Amino acid sequence: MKQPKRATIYDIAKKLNLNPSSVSRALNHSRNISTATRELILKTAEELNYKANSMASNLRKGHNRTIGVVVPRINQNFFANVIAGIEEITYQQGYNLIICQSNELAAREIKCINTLVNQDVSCIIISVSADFESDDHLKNIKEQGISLIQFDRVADELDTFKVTNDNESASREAVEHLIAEGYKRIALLEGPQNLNIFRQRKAGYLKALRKNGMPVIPELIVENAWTKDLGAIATRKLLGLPNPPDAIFASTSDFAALGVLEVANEMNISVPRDLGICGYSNESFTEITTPMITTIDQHSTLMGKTIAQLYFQELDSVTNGRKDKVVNIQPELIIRKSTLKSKI
Amino acid sequence: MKQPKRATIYDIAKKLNLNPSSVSRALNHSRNISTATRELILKTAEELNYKANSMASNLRKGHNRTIGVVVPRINQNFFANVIAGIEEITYQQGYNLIICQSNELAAREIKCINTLVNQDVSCIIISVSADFESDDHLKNIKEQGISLIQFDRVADELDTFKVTNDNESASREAVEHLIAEGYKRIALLEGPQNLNIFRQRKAGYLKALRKNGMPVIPELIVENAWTKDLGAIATRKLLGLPNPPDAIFASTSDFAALGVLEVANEMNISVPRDLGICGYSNESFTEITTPMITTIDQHSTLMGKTIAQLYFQELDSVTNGRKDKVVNIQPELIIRKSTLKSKI
DNA sequence: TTGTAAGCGTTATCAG
DNA sequence: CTGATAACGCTTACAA
Repeated sequence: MKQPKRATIYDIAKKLNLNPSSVSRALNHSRNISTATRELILKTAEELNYKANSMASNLRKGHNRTIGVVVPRINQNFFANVIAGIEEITYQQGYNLIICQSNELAAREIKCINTLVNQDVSCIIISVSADFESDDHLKNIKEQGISLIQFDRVADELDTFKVTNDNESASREAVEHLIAEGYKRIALLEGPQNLNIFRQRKAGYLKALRKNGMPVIPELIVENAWTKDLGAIATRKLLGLPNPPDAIFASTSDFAALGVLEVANEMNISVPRDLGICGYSNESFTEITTPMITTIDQHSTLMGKTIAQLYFQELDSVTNGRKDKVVNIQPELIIRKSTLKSKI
Repeated sequence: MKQPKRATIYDIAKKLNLNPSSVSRALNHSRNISTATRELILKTAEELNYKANSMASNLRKGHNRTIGVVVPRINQNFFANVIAGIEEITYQQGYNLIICQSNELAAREIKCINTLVNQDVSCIIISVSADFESDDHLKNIKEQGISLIQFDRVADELDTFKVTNDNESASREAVEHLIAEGYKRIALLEGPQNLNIFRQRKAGYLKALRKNGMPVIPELIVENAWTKDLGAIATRKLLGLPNPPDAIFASTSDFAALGVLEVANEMNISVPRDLGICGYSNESFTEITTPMITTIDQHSTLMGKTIAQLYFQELDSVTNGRKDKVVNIQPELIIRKSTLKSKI
């Protein structure tokens, strides 16, 4: 494990009988240096296999072109796409990304944030974990002078930049579509109500029913059904009711919707004829199920880009003056066969 | 954007009329400090909302409990799972992960590595990008005294730690399964042959044919068919041959296999009766297609754990003495309906 | 254009 | 147990 020490600007300086400061200037493309010595320095830097030490340089400069991203999981399409969008912009600007997973645990989330704060990142971008309770750790980020941008699942009360989806109107649209297709008893699979996105989706569902003069039937609302397995369990329960639903809106995720579909298939219930199914997120698999699942696309990559742009816009805000702190992106209902009862 | 400066150990020291070094000692749970002053320091650190500056600390200590991971894309199940596995172990050890995406581009990959080298990470874990050509940038990592672990797609010639799949034997097993099911003309969708994994999978295919006395038919081998779309195109071509295949082994990915299946459905070709389909990777969607797709599971999370363990084992190697530099994980053939011709 | 020297926030070493 | 001081590698006034 013994390693030859890495070359520093000091080594380069010594070799050329120059001063470290000149080396630094050359390496940083400063203009206060003759082309001759610059070339010389660049050449020997290459020779010595010199690599800058960004810890030292960041420490000295007092800032860090690095952005931290904290998400529940990276292996969900939605988050992976948001990250891809963020990266597209930050990469152009020469910023680096540190990606952390909270695994849906607040404790992990706090640890991630601490690490990022300790690293003194310029900005933290976060979508909070499922067991989100308190926003103290988020407040602390701002107190440390680090920019904070929340997206998707956000702590409402906190005054930060936010990029969200209009969950309520998307949900409403989805349910109204089900109503238009002739479904009468529409069930809702709802997510943990401590997360604002799930509250909003439920609100959209309720609004759609009310607006269309349909009753809200409590037994058709199942809480905490947001994985495939929980979706399946909920479906079995719902379809076992004396008066079962004729449609299920899995407002939590397409995974839950998949659980619904599998149970329906298992029970030989025809989709969309006897049961309409609508999911949420436009996971890629919704296109390959039989039938394909109606869902809601959240424009995740656009969301990522918007987030990153918001950060750079904030940097410019001195000249800019005005800026929006909250951007609400309109999701899109993707209608597929699983809800097209009227077309059969 | 003006921020109140963050508290440093110096601020704490000043407030308590102590020396910064004592503060450091208290914060680092050193034993050379009285419990009384330790408590005092910890308390005021809390009060001042002190956060350690890991750049300074790492710079001073000359090391960095951080590991960099470079993968082509994080939104592929395989890579996401490997990362999850890595994280499980590194998290326990108090290490941080920096995740970077190369987007399958060598140029991006080099940039990622440079960043990580500049950050002076303790270890870089990498699966190389699709247009991998030269391993110079990888060599450089070792020259900088940073541990290097390659996984899955590895540069063979380089003497580093490697965690790989036994692609050849898995491929062979898959093709022999097809043969056992009675398929006679088995096509191969192959991936970019500059990547060793795809060479190995092809070798397994050839070996299975030879071993079973079956001819290798060049027109049944399609190069570079490793996305869904390319898989579909290849399939249309193959099924249009005067003498079409009766099975297709999409050795590149399940995505390609999905392309195959969609074309087969489109052309009303019965799977598995008239066409057997086998994919690679055990993406979750292979379980929800009709029919479900036979595929190969790479034990990706285990792979991640193994990688991380290898690193910590290397750290111990002084006492350890012996260590394996290459771990080959045996993938598992998951037989599903898309190849079960004999059972119809 | 180049050299000098101080300092970013820590920690390690040496005294006391 | 605590204090003083140097050093990690780099940048940046300021001076020459």
